[in-house]
Formats: sequence, structure tokens, C-alpha cells
Amino acid sequence: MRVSSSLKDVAARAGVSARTVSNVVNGSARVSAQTRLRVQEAIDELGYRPNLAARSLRAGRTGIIGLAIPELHSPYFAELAGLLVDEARRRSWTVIIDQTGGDAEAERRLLTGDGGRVMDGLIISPWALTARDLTATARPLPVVLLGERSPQGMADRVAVDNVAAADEATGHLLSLGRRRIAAIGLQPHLENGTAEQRAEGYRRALRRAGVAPRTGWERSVTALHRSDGARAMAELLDGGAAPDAVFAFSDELALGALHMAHVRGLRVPEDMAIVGFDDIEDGRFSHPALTTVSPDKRQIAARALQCLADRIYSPRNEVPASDLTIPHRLVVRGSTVPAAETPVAR
Amino acid sequence: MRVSSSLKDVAARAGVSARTVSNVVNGSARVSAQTRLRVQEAIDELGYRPNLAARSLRAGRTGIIGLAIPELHSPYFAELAGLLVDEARRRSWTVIIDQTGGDAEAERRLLTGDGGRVMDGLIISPWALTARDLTATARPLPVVLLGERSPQGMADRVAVDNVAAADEATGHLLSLGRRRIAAIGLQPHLENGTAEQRAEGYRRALRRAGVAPRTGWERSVTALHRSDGARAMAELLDGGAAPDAVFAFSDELALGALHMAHVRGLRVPEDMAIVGFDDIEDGRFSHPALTTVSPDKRQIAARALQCLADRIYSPRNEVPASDLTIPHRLVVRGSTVPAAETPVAR
DNA sequence: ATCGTTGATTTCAACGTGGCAATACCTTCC
DNA sequence: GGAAGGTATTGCCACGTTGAAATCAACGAT
Repeated sequence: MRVSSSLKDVAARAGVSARTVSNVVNGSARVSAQTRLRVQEAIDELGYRPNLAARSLRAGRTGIIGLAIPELHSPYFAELAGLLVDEARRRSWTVIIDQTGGDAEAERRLLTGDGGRVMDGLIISPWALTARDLTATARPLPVVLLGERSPQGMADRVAVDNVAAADEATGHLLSLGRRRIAAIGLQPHLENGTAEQRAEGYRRALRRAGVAPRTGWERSVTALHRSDGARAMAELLDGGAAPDAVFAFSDELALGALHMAHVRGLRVPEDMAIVGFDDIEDGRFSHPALTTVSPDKRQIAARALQCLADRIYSPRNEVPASDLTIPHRLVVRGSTVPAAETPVAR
Repeated sequence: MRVSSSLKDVAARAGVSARTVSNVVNGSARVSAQTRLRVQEAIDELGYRPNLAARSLRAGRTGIIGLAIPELHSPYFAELAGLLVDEARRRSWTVIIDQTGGDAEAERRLLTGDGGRVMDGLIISPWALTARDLTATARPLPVVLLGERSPQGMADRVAVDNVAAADEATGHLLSLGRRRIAAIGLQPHLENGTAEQRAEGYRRALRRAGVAPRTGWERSVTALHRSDGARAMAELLDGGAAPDAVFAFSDELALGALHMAHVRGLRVPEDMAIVGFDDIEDGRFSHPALTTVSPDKRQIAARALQCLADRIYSPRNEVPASDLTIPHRLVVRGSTVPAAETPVAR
């Protein structure tokens, strides 16, 4: 039993050649209204759908782009993935999502296209990926990097100004009179530049305010989950002199820290002010709601796809990679300023 | 410039036929060790990668399955999607994620395969999809339904026992001595059976305990977001006699309700106990942590893919659809039992 | 020496589509 | 009536792969 009909079947039914059916489907050449009608009828009757495999084989494009992120269950990446999928649909692209799980090997495999070439392009939010990986592989594959900078302009990049954003976040805490400010989220074990940039912004703000950095108040984490944030906060509270504010490099870390602050009986923000980074939805409904750096995620999605489209449709290999900076803003909520002074979410 | 080499190129280089190269790549026929080595060298030198479009065209399979969910930024679906993607990778399948956004038209389009046949199968968590949609379309496409039941066994289904789970959740509140228990999450505007089933379990538990249902304490929502939960809670608190407990049909609703309870100055769980449904990670780190019904998500993912694999590899069209019930358990946390009595998350 | 058997490799064809160039048809104009 | 200029349609082929069947080489048994 044929499960699906081809151009040939439709052609036979409509009494025309397969090529004419193809023309009707694609609108590529002039077809008389009469013929078009007859063909369309045949298409409807047979329920014909174009075979994308054949089309891809012929055209050399699949209409599929890849999105590689460390983990889908992380709210920030889930929100971003949602926006990217929507934006891709607007361009009639389909998105394949790959979770690299922070596994360098998985990221490398994606770039080299192991297991076959399916994707016309790749948007990747690197985690363990290093400069070397990008340069090592001879990629004909257009790549857009999210967050992480690529060395020597090997690929387009879309990101917020992490240093400036972290500086602002820390500055906000300083402006509230806090002087004992800790940071949670460094990742010295990864060649991940993002954490390092946020740490740099944090230090810069402290330096400008004349506040001396304090050893032990820059907490490293293995991952960016809530549990890591909770653990880091516990360590801070157990480590002698406790801070009166925390800048967490992600909202998840911040929410974990907030949780632990509650558990230890601290009042937030009175005893402990907390700022996060990412503006995930959870932070708007935590108690208290989370002050955070909000990157314009919709714009990240739109710009990343624009870059990719440019590379795919006009492979100007020689043109240097662009480096787009996406705007962000600091959203002040109850975790730094008492609830009465901030509006209730939505 | 050739961006990629084909079987033919490798064959020429290794001095064998294209078919032999194919055999080496797939391990499908016997190839002498000597030939295999020579071919492998040629593959490595040329950086050959199989062309999946051609392979699909020839084999009639794409190795791609679809996952259709209402929205990716919803934590429950994001977590589930993550597990499904992992599980699919174990079976060397690639997953395409489609967000239907609760749009009935989008769901229907997916089932009919508008825009071409890419997917070998589809896992769909229907939202606005009705019985009619499933029966209306002549689908050669293997489909597995998540949550929603399909009429007349049109497709396999994987879900928890919603009635029993809701009964348990409500029973837990009753066992704590609560008698003024409201429900949040009905969706009368959708032909969505899930909400109705949870409502039924809720009512059954009340009935068995001899507690009379109270009009106005079954709150409908338009969506399952935190903001809907917050709004519903506000309505409950504004509506005269306030309940002393709430069963929310999703964790997001519950977290929104929790947020509003805090805003209104209620103590949770003393003044207001809250139970959710889904066991998303956020609930483990809210303040207080959320008591919830925890479906075995890993098993949902594994079973759904098993079903799909069965249908794809042995299209036993005549075999009636299976209806798999996935285990769940009630996880008791601080939102119903004071924190001192429950362990801290992780 | 011949035949049969087994294993290794090749040849041929086809999957469904779209680019290219050729062809059939229809007007229009001299 | 015939050439010129469109417009509409068609046939042929290639994209890269794999199933089916044919070919070839080697070896043991007769």
C-alpha cells in the first residue's frame, strides 16, 4: 500500500507531466489557470504532500537549523528556545534542538556534523566549548554563537554586554548601601567566558566604589542550577562574616540562594539582598520577587536568526564575523527593595 | 568548490565501488578487513559525512520524530522535552520540537502533515485538540498522545491516572484537617480532558469525606501560567469566605497562587495549604517548597518513545492502541506541612 | 580438472524532486 | 500564408544513497 503519493501520481491523475505539478506546487513557472486548477484538484484528492527528503537532496538545503543548548529544562534556555522556534517558523525553518549537557564532546560532534549533515546552520550556546574547537574544525556550516565569544571572529556572535550588566547589578546593590556583597556563579573549571565576564563586572563595580574584594566571597559553582545556588549561599553563611547582599550570575542560582536564605531564617531583602541574571519567569513569582538583569531575549532570538539567514543565503565566507550586543536592563523587584515599594507581578 | 564529498568520491579515492563504501559505513554486508581499512582512510581524509536527505529518500525514513507541546517555556513541558530528547538520542532519533501554543489549527496542521512529511512519528501533548481532529485525518503517521485520551483508541496514549492523582492530592489536604478546599485550574472553554479529570478526582475526594462542594471554589483559568494562578487566588480571597487550602492543577498555577498568598499576607501552610501537580524543579525551591503530585516523567518519556518505535518499525495498523498509565506519587513539602517537619530541598 | 559453495565486491536501478533546455501551442503582425 | 514572439508545457537528467541481483575470486570436495 502506498502511504503517500508523489508528483508522478498527481501528474497522472491530472493528465499533465510531473514537471508541471512541480511548477504548480512551487509557483516557479507560469502555469495556466485552467491547468493549475486541475492539478490542484488532483493534489487535494490524493492528499499529496511534497517529500522533503527528495527536495532537500535536489536543492542541497534541508530547511532545518540546529539549536544546541546545554539543557532544555533550564528555564532561561527553555524560554530562549521557545522564542527561537517561533522566530524560525516565521522564516519557514524547522528547528532541531540538541542538548549538549555541558559536554564538550557533544558540542564538538555537532560542529563537525558527525552522523551526517542535516542542518543548514547552527545556533549554539557553548558551555564547555573552547576557542580551539571552533578553529580546529573545517566547517562549511554557518554558526551563530550565543553568549560566548569566538576567537578571531570565527563565527557570528549575539550576546549582552556581560561586563556592563554585571557592573550595573552590583552597582545597584552598592547604591542601596550594601558593602558586603558576595558573588555566586564563577566557573573556573570551564573555559566559559561568560562567568568570567560577569565576575569582571562585579569586581569593577566594587573597585569603583572603593570596596575591597574579600576572599571567599566569590563562590564557584559546578553548574547553574538552583541547588548550586543554595549550596553556595549555605557556604557563605557558614563561612564566618556573612555578606549582606549577593549577586548571582543566573536567576536559577539566585533562586537557590533565596531558598537557602529563607531556610536559615534570613529576611530578604532586609538581611540579605539578592540580584540575579536572566529574568526568567520564576523570578517574577518568587517570594520576594527577584531583582534581575533582563536581557532582551526576543531580540537575541531575532538577531541570531537574522545572522544565520545572512550566512546561509549569501555565504560570504570572507566577511568577518559580526558581534552583536543585545540591550539589557536591570529590573528591580522585592529581593533588593522591600515589597511595598515595588509593584506586584502582573 | 565542493563543500562535501559523496560516496562516489570516497569510492574513487579508495579504489572500490560506491556500494562497498556504503557497506563500510553501514556495516550492512561483509567487507574484508583490508578493504574496510582502505575505505576508512579515504573517509577520514575526505571528511566524508553521509547525506541524510539522500539516505532518507532511499530508505523512506527520516530518523526524525516530532514533539508537539503547547509551549516550551513552561517548565513542565521543558523538563519533559529534555527527557524525550535524551531518550530519542539513545535510539538515534532526532527530535523536532513544535510549539502549538494551544492553537488548535497548529495541532491539526501537524497531524495532517501540512508542509511536507518530515517526521517518522509524532508525540503530541494536545491542548485544544479534540476527538474529531484525530479521526478526521487519514494519518499514516504514527502518533503517541501525552495526557489527553484519544477516542476509540485512535492512537497510543501515555498518561498518569489524573482522577486518582487528584483524589490523592485532595485527600492529603483533607487528612491534614482542612475542610475548606478550593480547586484552581478548570478549563471549561477547552475540550481538554485533563483538567476535567483532575476536577473529578477533586470532587470525588470531597464527596468521600462528606465535604459539600462550594460554588465559587472551583476556579477556571484561561492558561496554566503562574499569573493565572495568582489571579485565581486573588479571586478566592476577595470572594467572601476564604478557603484554607487550594489544590492547583499544575505547579505553575500553584506557584502563582503561593505568590498571591504571600502578597496578601497569608502564612503558608498555616493559613493556606497549597498542593500542585507536575513536580517541576521550581517547586522544590519555592518558599515554602511545594507539595505536589509527581508523575514519573522519565518513564513517560521512555514509554512514549517505546510506543512510537513499535508503531514505526512494525506498522500493525490493526492492533488497537495501547493506553499506558504511568505511576505517580504525592511529594509532601512545606506548602502543606510546616517546614520543620519536611527536609530541605537537596 | 570440474563443479559447487561461500564470501567479497560490483552493477544496475530507483527513491521524488527541481534545473535546464527543448518543444508544442497560440497570437499577432506583415 | 508565413515568420516572429510569446506563453505553456514537457523530457531528460542529476542529486547521494541503498536494495536486489549479478559478477568475480577463492577454495574444498568430488
